[in-house]
Amino acid sequence: MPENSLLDKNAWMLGLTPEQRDRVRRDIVIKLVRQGEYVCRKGEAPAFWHGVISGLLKITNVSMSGKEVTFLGVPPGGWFGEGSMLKEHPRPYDVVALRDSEVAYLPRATFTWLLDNSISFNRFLVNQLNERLGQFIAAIEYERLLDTDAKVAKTLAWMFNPYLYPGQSSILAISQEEVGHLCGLSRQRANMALKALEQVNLIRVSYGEIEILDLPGLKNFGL
DNA sequence: TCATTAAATTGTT
DNA sequence: AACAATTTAATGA
Repeated sequence: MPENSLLDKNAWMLGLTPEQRDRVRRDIVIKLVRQGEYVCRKGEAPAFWHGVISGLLKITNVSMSGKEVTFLGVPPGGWFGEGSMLKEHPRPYDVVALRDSEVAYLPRATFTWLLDNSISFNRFLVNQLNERLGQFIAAIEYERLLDTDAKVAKTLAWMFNPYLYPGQSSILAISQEEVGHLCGLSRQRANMALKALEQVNLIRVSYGEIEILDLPGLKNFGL
């Protein structure tokens, strides 16, 4: 992995020593995952910590009746799977590419080594876990308190969390059906919500993509 | 490069 | 949920 690649733009890389960065570049593998392909599957023994370099992934599960639930969309700059690295258990979810995506695979041994040797890496992980916990708590609150349009607004804003996903472009390539999965809505309802948000100039929707026009506005919508 | 066709996505009932 | 309309991507002249 060459120097100054997209990889080096990640916040946790900046805090490492040059030697640590070298080892990460040496050990990490970047794979092109085509749309619809799995990055990892539920039940596997997790061997890697994953990062999204480009594209978009979803963390998802399918119930026995075939209903799909998406827990989280992961845009470029996002890293996930630290829970599986810290605990010894099978991966509890599927990860699928929503678009052709470049995905980084950091081996468990390297992850553990960083954990043992880099204070700043630990700080990054603690912050990330804290951010995610806050998001999931908020998600449960919204689920109970907010109307449907507001849920969609929150979910979109959440995909642009500047701490978890820094330096992202404001255009999200995602179908309205996937927005529905992400929000726990039907495609039709997601479509209506997106139109409503477009009406008030918070987003712009076009074929297969959504542009964020007003992130603070999205966060506060319906409150 | 342009026209035709297929596939994906969106709109409507 | 099913169907129609629209947009994009792929194919071949």
